[in-house]
Amino acid sequence: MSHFGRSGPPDIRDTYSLLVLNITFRTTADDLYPLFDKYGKVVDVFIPRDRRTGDSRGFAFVRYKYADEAQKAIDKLDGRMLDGREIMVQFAKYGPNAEKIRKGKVMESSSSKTRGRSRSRSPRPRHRDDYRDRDYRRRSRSRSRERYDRDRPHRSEREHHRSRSRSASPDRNKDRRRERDDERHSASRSERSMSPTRHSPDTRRSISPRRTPSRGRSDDEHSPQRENGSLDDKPVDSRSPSPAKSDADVS
DNA sequence: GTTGAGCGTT
Repeated sequence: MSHFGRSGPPDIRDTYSLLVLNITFRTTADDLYPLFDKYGKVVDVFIPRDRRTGDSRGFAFVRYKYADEAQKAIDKLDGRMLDGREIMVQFAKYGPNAEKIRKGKVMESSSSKTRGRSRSRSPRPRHRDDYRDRDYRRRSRSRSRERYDRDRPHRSEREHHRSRSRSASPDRNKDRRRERDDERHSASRSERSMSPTRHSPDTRRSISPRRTPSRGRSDDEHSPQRENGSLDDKPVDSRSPSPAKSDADVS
């Protein structure tokens, strides 16, 4: 029913964006819309998804028409349990209203309602960050790194080298082998794909020469006959006189 | 079928 984000940003003239984090990967905009709509007028709900897989990244953006409603939603929905996962609702940075939020209007409310959440932010390694950046790089920086982009094996080579640079771990080895296997498999497929085409003529050629010898066999068949004849002739020759002799002897 | 830090689509 709700096709938010599918047609692009609807009307972001006076909308306040909220960032919903820690949501399940299966949560969709339709699931968040009713929940957030209960606390205010939601004009748009958007969940960034992966370009390739299409799965949600685990966070969503909810746009409210009014900041007070958005704040209320944050106060009510932040820390709420959704699908067995506690979601975190906070104001989004991106957006035309982000400036206003930073100004202090929302911040004021937020300040007064300090809940002392220790989960605000903590230094943690980025894993998917590289993933996301890489994905975006491939699209926008295509022309900048045309050369590198075109070189697909470059990445594998780099990782390969990196793996080697690091310590040799069994797990790493497994990953490395997996990638190599994939490459090899794809190569195998390529070769196989092309092999029938190229080997096709070979097969025909193989058959051709086979046929030729086939005919040769025919000739051979004839030759054995002649050979037989000669063989027969030979014994016959020896035998020929034999009977004659025997006859002669006998007689 | 999987995972769990973080900020978005025309």
